[in-house]
Amino acid sequence: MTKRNMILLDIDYITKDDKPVIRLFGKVKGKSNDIIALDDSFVPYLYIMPNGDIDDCINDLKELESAGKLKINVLEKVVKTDYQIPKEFIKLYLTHPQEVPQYRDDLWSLDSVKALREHDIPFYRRYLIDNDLIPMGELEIEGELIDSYETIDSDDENLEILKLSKSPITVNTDFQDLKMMSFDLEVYNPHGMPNSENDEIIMIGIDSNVGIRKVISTKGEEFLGDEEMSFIQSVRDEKEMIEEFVKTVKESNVDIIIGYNSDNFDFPYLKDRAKILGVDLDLGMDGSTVKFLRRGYANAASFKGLLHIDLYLVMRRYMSLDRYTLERVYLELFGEEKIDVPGERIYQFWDNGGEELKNLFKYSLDDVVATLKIADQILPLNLELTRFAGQPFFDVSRMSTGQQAEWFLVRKAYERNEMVPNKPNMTKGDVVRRGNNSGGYVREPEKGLHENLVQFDFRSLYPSLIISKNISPDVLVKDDDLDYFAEGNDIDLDTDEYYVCPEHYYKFKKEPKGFIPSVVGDILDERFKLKREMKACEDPVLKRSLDVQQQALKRLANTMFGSFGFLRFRWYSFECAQAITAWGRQHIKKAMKEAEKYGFYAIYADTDGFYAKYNPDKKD
DNA sequence: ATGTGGCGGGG
DNA sequence: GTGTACGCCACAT
Repeated sequence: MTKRNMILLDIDYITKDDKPVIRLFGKVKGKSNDIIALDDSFVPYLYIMPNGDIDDCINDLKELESAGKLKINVLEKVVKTDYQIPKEFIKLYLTHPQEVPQYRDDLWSLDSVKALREHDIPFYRRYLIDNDLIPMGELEIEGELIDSYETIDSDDENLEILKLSKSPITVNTDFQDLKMMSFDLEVYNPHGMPNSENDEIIMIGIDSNVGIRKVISTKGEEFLGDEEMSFIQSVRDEKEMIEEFVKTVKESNVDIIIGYNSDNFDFPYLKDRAKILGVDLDLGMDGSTVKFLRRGYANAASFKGLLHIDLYLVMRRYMSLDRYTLERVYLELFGEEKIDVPGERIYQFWDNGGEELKNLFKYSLDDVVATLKIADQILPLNLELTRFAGQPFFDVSRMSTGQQAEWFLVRKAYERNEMVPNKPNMTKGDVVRRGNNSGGYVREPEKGLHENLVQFDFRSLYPSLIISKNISPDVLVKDDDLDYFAEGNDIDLDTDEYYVCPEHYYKFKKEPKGFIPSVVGDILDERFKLKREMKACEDPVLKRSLDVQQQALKRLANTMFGSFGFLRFRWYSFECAQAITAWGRQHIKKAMKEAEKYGFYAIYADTDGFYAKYNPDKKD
């Protein structure tokens, strides 16, 4: 029996003897050699909500099995709360994850089945949730070391394969220092955007936090001896260039490889060229090549056990800009211009040689240096979000904030024995008919130069409202006998039993505490705790880390509001979204009115704050 | 107004 | 893969 502590980088499953085997990819802590842990003990399942008598439903399932339309592995009755109401469900274990989509339609069509639940949670995510594993955190694993498994061979002395004999345990979620490498291709482009069939790669830039910084290219001998250009590594041809890139990544043993728009440009291009030239792009921990995972209409370039982060996607979520070019993002973050070579002229710089070629080399290096610098700045926050969402870093870096919040809630639901709601299946037409929610209150700024201004802000207005008014779909009362509530924003509509929102008069029960408010409450409590710790902290490194954590929590809390209006959010509730903004408008208007009593007149207001001018003469 | 189709980043 | 982005803008109807 062997024990290891591993940093969990990635997870997937394969099929062996028609059964799923979970594979955990990571680094052995301390030694940082590769490790792949295998777990064949985890069984796929879904929940069935019976329509009427639960035993009738079980009988129907058994009949379905007799008819050869279902293969039941194990079947049990369980009680879980659904929107906080305890209900009895059938937990149906199957043999293979892919049987879930296969059987889904037949199960839905049974009269005794009211609904299927948690039937669309990918198997590896289910494994992380049910075992409480946190990607990028440290796990304690125990089992037997083996020499090879399926296509994986551990003749590489850098790789261990461990067959688990019990479930892994999370022992530490503090993030380790990660080894990162950025890369970027420059391509010959005489006809505009390059075509991988004809246009060769002319440079591959690399930067890292493990001491490697270079540009591999077939040109550049002319700068030999030029101290300033010593980062150039000259190779014979394009094939050798790609081979050298692969070798560099492998030998560096980095955890993360970073590109800019590398999902859609660099890796697809590199794959095509490698294929044409007969080079193996075998960067995966198990020796596998790049795979393009379909994510909607876009692709994500993925290697087993080597985390590929495309910073372009991350930056689009992180900041709000008019454009997201590497230049623009870099300028925004660091206030410095990057070396710029106009994209359409790259082939001319290459052909012309001399100073222009020199500039092209510098540009190539500058791109990877900038990419790594941005990663260094941004990834800590994303690692925190990974910890909260509890899903692979690769996935989280490509998720919208709404999805991140959703996986966070799925985890919380599991902890509280609460059934996860299904995704709503609304169409765009439904949304059009539903109309848009009105946003925050805005008073257009008064023209002119103002002096003696005071600023007023609500602290986390929307999250606070979610908590104080218990805004949550599970405590929303859907009935229409609300006409007796008076109109007017300054009248408190709440009753003993309900919080009643202005304008729409939606009622939210005061008891019990809603699922979303209780989770948001935990987030805010944790955030204020971190802020207090941060204030008291004297170690600058720890202080920065605490700051990043509290920022991640702030983002998460603020995302909850927006998610209510997001069509594919499992806790989607247009009423909740409307209630929040309605209460928000009421609160800021009330605050402005109150301020006027003391002679402060708002000259500009937006959503959760306003600027006011002091004018004692107008005071009543 | 309402519908739809394409784009972003990359060279 | 227990799967199928997303939000915005131009342009047409």
